[in-house]
Parts: sequence; C-alpha cells; structure tokens
Amino acid sequence: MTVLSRTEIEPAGGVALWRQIADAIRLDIVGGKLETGDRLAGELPLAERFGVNRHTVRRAIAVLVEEGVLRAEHGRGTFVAEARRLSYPIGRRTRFSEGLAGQTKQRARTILSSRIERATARLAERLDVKPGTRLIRVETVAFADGRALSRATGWLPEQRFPEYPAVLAETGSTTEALKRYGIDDYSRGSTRISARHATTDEAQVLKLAPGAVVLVSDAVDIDAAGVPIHTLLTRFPADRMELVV
Amino acid sequence: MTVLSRTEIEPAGGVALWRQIADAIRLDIVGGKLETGDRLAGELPLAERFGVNRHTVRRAIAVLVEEGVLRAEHGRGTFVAEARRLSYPIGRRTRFSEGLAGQTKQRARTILSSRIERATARLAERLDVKPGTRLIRVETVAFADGRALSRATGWLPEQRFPEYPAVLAETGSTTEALKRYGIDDYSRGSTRISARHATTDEAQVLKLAPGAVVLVSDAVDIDAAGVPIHTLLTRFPADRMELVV
DNA sequence: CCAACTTGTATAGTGGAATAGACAAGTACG
DNA sequence: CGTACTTGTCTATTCCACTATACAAGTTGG
Repeated sequence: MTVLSRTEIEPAGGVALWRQIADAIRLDIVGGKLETGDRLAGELPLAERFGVNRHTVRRAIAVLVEEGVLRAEHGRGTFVAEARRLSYPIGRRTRFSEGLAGQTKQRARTILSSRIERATARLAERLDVKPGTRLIRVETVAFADGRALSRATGWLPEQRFPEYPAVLAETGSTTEALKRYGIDDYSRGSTRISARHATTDEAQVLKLAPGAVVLVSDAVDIDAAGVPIHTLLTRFPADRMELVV
Repeated sequence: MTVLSRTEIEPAGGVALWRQIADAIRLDIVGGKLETGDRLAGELPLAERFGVNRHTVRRAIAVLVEEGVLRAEHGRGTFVAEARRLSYPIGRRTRFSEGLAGQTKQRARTILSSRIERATARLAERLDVKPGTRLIRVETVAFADGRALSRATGWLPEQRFPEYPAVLAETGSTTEALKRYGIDDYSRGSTRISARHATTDEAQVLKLAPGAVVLVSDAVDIDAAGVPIHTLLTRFPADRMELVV
C-alpha cells in the first residue's frame, strides 16, 4: 500500500520542510488518496520517503493533528480524521446556500463590517458606474458545520441599494435581500479565478495557518437586463474547498 | 502614493518572512496596484511597513528581481519590470491556442512523456470505462513567449485513440489530433478548480520557486454524443495565470 | 559641489529549523 | 510473556533566517 507518492522534498525556498511535508500529506488526504479512518505510514518510513529526519515528519504531523486532519494514537499509528473537500458550483445561477446543500448540515453567513466607499477606476468599470460613485462595501464570512469556508468582499452602488447591509443582515441571504429591491432574478456575469497565499487577515478570519493557499473568485452579478448589480471578491481556503464549473 | 497596503507580516508559520513579503509585493503587481515601470517604495519604508528589518525586504526584492518581476537600479530605486497576468478562458469550447490569442505573441506545447496505464477507479469513473482499461497517459508543458504557462497530464482510452502521442506530436494541437480519429467537435464536460502549493516536479518544469502556488484544473472533454474523450489535469502558476469562467 | 536620498556590501549576534541518537511508553501478535 | 512494532519525550549540534549597525557608492536636485 503506497500511502504517499515518493514526493521528494527540497531543502529551501523559504518554506520550511515540515510545512512542505504537511502540505503533501494534506494533499493526499483531500485529493482522495487517503480516506477517513485510513492509517498513515509510520513516522520512520515517512521520514525515509521524504528524505528528512523523523522529527521533521513529527512536526508536520503535529500541525495536521492540530488542524484536526489527523489523529495520532500512541503505540498504534496515525489516522486520517477528516478527509472530504467541499465543492462549490460556479455557473450562471450560483446561489450560496443551494450550492452546498447536501454537502453540509448547517450553513451561515456573518457580516463582519460595511462602509461607504468611492468607486475606484477598477470597480467603476466592473459595475458600469462613474469613478467616484458611492458604493456600499460589505465584508462577510461564511461558515458550514462550524468551519469557515469563505471570506468575501462585495460592492454595490449605494443609490440603487440604500441600507443594503441592514437588509442583508435581516434576510440573511443575498437572493432574499435583492428581492427587497425588486430584483427577482439575477445571474452571474463573469468569474475570474486565481490563487495565492492567504494574507494574515484572511488567515486569521478563516483560521488558516499563515502561508496557506486561498482560491480567489472575482465575480460580477447582473440583473435580468444585464446591468451589473454587485461585484464580489471571494477567498476560499484551498484545502477545504474546490470550485466546480 | 500608497504603494503597498499596510500588510502586517507575522513571524512564523513555516513560511519565511522574506517569502511572505515577496508574495505580498508580487500580489500588488499582478493584482494591478502596481503597473509596469512604477517605482516601488524604498527599502527602508517597506521594512517599516512590514515591521521587519531592511535586509529581510532586500531578500524578498532579490527573489523578485531574479524572477524578472522587479528591476533594481543602484541609487535610483526599484521598479516593476513586468506586470500582467494572463487570462485563460474556461467554457464549453475551450481551445488552448484560441484562449490565449491576442495575449501572447507565440505559443507552444511540448510532450514530456507518454505511457500506457491501467485505469484506476477514479479515472475509470471519469472516462466512463471499466477499471483496469488501458489508458494513454500524456504529460505536457505549454509555453508562451518563452515562459512556462501550464503543466498538464491527460488520459485517453487506448482502444479509441491508438498511437495518440505520435499523432499529437505530429499535429501539435489537441483539436487537430482528435480530428484524425473522426472527432470534428468536442466540448468540455465539467471542470473542477482547486489550488495548492507546487510539487518539486512542477516547480522544476514550470520554473517556479518551491512553495509557489499552482491553480489546478481537473476537466473532462466529451464528444458530440456526450461520451468522455479524455480527462485533463492542468496546473497553472498562480502568479502568471488566472482562469476566466 | 553638496545634502539627501537611493541601492549595495560587510560583519556579528540571536533564535528557530533540521539533524542525530537514545530511550520511554503504548499496542499488537505469536 | 516477550518481541517487534508504534508514538512520545529529551538532549545536543549544525545551519540558516532574521536582526542590528555601519559604511560604500550611485542618483537627484538645489
């Protein structure tokens, strides 16, 4: 049973060996090579496979145990505690709550903050308004089954959506909130997907180790007439979520 | 001129400070906050902003200079050498060469290797064949203007596409190669997008620093009748490419 | 020319990452 | 029971990331 592919780890690059090893093991778990309850190879075999000292492997495992991904049992071995990665669908009619239905028991969204901002050139182009237009900026976090799944920043023109944060807080759903403004239907214009290391702010809110990878989705929603409603910058923890087109 | 947001950098996490800083600066560049030719803030102001020593900032800059992202001039300052991130469209009819047309002058694909493999349960499900079916596995790298843009692994059923690697090498294009087998049209079934740190193999082939982030696209192409043709696992360097849905 | 900025270089000290080896303590199996 | 495996703990050592300070050397503008 080849538990891990013979991934050789190089010494440097600014990323500690123990972190590279932790990432490699986590990858085998969320990638499906290891399933919940499976027993990991022993520390000594793993150390040999990665070409490092046993203590370096131990540190990597300690991090994954801390994260809740692995579970170590004295004298028996180390086991996979939790494996699955959630899939978030992306399409014309993406709805947050529907997308994850069936994958999680409970879902929730929290508004971190909101404020008025002037449209930069970039935002103005996206929302098809004049630069300097007053926009509402809303910062949110989404949870499912107690784990943070996304950190999003949204912008809407204030003129069309006055008091939006209050309405969103009251309804708890983007779809419902937009209905209050007479928008019965909306769809996704374009989505740009990229990836990068998490910022310290994101790492804090999403409870990630610094240096973790986030998937970034930059989307624009449009109404039935094709007019941009709001633009949304969402960051997903790459080890917990994948996007499905 | 706020060249960089006041991103505070935390000490540890297994990722070196200089790497976190390099990532932060690169993010400002590919994210559009800094454009080609712009002057970066001085090393001392940067060090103060990140809360680190000047030498730590210097090391981060040295890496970006090495990558060709920045250009340092003695006595004058440090400047952005190259900014733009390429956009790779994802849709029903994704064609590699068309997708990047207009963004690059020259494009090329190299076949690294190919071999026969037995379908695992996972691959069998994707290609709608029995587990153990003989598959052709093709490893490729794509370049544009001399820079590596993607590292892909493809699987096709051998029975339907005998000698595929030779045909692909001869035609140089997936679309053309498939025509030889009577497939005039094909489209994308589903695409799953995730992100993670690059493996050492990927870092080598794509010429990335170890610890760099890759976008991973896992797709299935189907013919006009809806039968799976081939499945493709593509890794893009996240700092050079973004995916557009 | 000179003052005030910039990047480049050198040296020295501190703390953490990684290695090495030895041993304690739990579990499984004949 | 006892052997062979496992994870857990300790100590010592080497190497590099990071800090701190100082100064060289290029550029710009008055």
